[in-house]
Amino acid sequence: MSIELKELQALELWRRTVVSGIHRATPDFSQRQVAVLLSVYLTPPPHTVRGLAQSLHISKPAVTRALDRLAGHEFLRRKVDEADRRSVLIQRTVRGSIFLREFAELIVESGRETGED
Amino acid sequence: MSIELKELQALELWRRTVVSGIHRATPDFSQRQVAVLLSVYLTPPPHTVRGLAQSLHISKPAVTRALDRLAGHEFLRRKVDEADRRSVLIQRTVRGSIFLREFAELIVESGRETGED
DNA sequence: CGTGTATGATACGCTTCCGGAATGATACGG
DNA sequence: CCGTATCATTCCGGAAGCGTATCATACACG
Repeated sequence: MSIELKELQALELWRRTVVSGIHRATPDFSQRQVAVLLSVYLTPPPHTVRGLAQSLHISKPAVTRALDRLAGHEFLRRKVDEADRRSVLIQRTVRGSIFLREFAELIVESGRETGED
Repeated sequence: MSIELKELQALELWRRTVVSGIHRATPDFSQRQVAVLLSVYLTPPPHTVRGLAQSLHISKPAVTRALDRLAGHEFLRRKVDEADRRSVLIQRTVRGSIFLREFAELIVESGRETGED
């Protein structure tokens, strides 16, 4: 059945992605850290702690910690919102873009190997 | 550029998968636990602790702990190898199959929404 | 037997992460 | 101004994960 095959391919792609992420990803990010990173880069700005916490259904401190870790690797950057100095805008960086680009290539390559019809 | 689009789609697919995994996955599994689960279900048996540790490049205790957690949810099962009672064979379960099946459908659906040309 | 080797589980100390509460800074309405 | 609301961050006790070292058990083989 074609549907069945598609689902198996999806899981296999996921497996390769996760496994690659484990022993290749120099920084060992947690599931939530990855979620924050991807959300910042793939969903339209502006991104705030509050907004990320809501959209990901996690607590604000969890977002703050994830940002600490990601910013430590310069995968993104904090910037105070001048319009409302209580808010912090999360911005993309070159290093983060490169990291995601490389990972994307890895996923695409894995998908190619599994045969994506 | 077609390549560019493909990579963006890959990342978007990954983002949706991770985010779904965070606030949908009743059990909040770590990256390595997911890797163990997927490896057991997608790579040919038999699966042992040392085998998984080697293929995933993680320590044996890490595999044991992951198995504890996954088995706690009945997503897989331990079985002593009768041929060599030192070894433990990791087996699939109905619950695990259902869980992965649902997740696979979620991934496929996400891929469909992002437009997989 | 006995002795060495291999397997998975456990003990231990350490690090990381968690959520809720408390904190500090800023905005805004009265 | 001043009180309240809303940001993000920090604090704190606890839970979970890690790797190294160690253990009990099981095999291999002289």
